[in-house]
Amino acid sequence: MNRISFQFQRELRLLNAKDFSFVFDKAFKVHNKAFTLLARKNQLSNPRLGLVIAKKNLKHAHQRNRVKRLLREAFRLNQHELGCYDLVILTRRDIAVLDKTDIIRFREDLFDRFRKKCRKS
RNA sequence: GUGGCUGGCUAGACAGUCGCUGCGGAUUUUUUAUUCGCGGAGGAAAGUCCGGACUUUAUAGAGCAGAGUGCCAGGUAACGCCUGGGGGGCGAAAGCCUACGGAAAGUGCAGCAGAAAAUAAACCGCCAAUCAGUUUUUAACUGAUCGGUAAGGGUGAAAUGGUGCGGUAAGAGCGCACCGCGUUGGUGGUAACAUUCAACGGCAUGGUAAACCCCACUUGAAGCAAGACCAAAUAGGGUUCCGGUAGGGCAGCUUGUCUGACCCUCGAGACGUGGCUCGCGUUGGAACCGGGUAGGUCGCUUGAGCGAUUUGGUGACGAAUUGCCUAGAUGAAUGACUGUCCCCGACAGAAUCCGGCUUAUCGGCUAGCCCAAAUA
Repeated sequence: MNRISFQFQRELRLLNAKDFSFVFDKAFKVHNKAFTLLARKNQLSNPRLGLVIAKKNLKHAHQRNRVKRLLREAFRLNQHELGCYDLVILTRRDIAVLDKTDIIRFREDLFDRFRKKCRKS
C-alpha cells in the first residue's frame, strides 16, 4: 500500500497575483460566520490553497498567524478529499471575537459545506 | 519577618507522531526528488518617536526659511539616549520626578472672583483739614467735601519681601536690627553652582517663552517597495544584411539594354489551412542592439555582534587577550495533534541592520539597599 503523503509543498499553494485573480474571476462561494471560501476548478491534479487574512479584520499579527496556521493544517490533512480546486479563504469581520476552539469549529463547518456543494455540482 | 526602593535574569517542561523553512552531507546525469544531521521569533519582535550605518540623488559647500534641542561635565558612530554632578520639588528613608537658557530688546495674553491684574490700585477700614448738624462744648459724635494712608479686612493661582522696635495725624524701608533678595569682589569647583567670607544697595526686576520672540547649538532630501543585476512572451524603437529574368519614376557615372530596398504599382517568396494543386487568410525575411513588463537573482545577515578573563575609570564606557557564529521567510516558515507533570502559562510574531525612548505584560528567580507607621 502506498503511504499517503500529507506534505504541503509549494505546488499546493497559490503563489502569485495571477493565481489569485484566476480564482476571483470565476468562483463559487461558501460562507459561514467566520470565513468565506472561494473555489474554482483548476487544470492540475491537486487542490491549491490561498489565504487572504485582512489586517482590517484581525488587527494583531499573532492572531493572523494563528488563523493561517489552523487553516493550512486543515487543508494539509484533507488535501486528498478536496478534488482539483483552487481555494481562496477569506476572513470575515466576526472572526476577531472568536477564540481558538470556535475558529476550529467554524473551519470544520466550512470544509463540510464545501464538500457538500462539490458533491451537488 | 510584613512592607518599600533599585538593578539583573527568565518567559511552562518533557516525550511521541504528522508537517513548514534555511544550511551542510549522501544517493540521483542535472533541474528535481528522497534521506540524514544541525539551526529556526521577542523582551518588548510592537508604536514608528529620535539617532546612526547602508543606498540613490549632485564627492552635500555657503546663506535664508523651516524643524529640532536647551543647567554643567563626560560617554558614544550618533542621539532628544546614558552616566556623574548642580538647582528645584516629593518622601520617614532607600530613592523618585524635573522642558531646568533669556521676562532690566520688543509684542501679546490673563476666565471667575476682587476696589484694583500692571507706567499699580483707595471698596470697606484708619487719619488730618474744611463745612454743616447734635450734645454732656479747649472736646466728642454724625453727615458731606477734599486730601493722606498699602498697617488691618475680604477676592484670587498670583496683590510690589518677612518679624520686631523706632517713627507718624494715621501710615509707609521713612529709619534701624535680624532674616530674605540683589550687585561686586574673594574662596572652592573643569563647569553648572556653592559660600556660617567681605563690602555695597532699602529692595530696584509680578506671572506667562510646551505664546510670538531673542540667544546658542544641530539639521540637504528620500528611503530596502532604497538600490544593483538577469530577463520569457507580446507590441513599439534602432542598426546591418538579404530577396524580383516584374513594371514605372527618380538618382548616380563607369553611359551599360549598368547600379541603387530612395519612391509608387504588382506580389514572387514565406507562414497558416490542406495528402497535393487551385483557392482563401496573414505577411517582407533574417541577424544583432537598446529600453523594459511578468518573473527571477542579489541587497540579506560577520555585526558600532555576543561570551569569558585581565585592566583603566566613581560611573556610562574604554583598552588588551581569547573563544563563539546565534532566524533569514517572500501569497511570506518557526506549527498541529496526543500523553505526562506543575505554580495551569501574560503581553504578544522578525521582514535591511544596529543604538535608544515609549507603550503592553500572568508570573517566577536573584543581588543590593531602606525601616517611619503597622505587625510580632
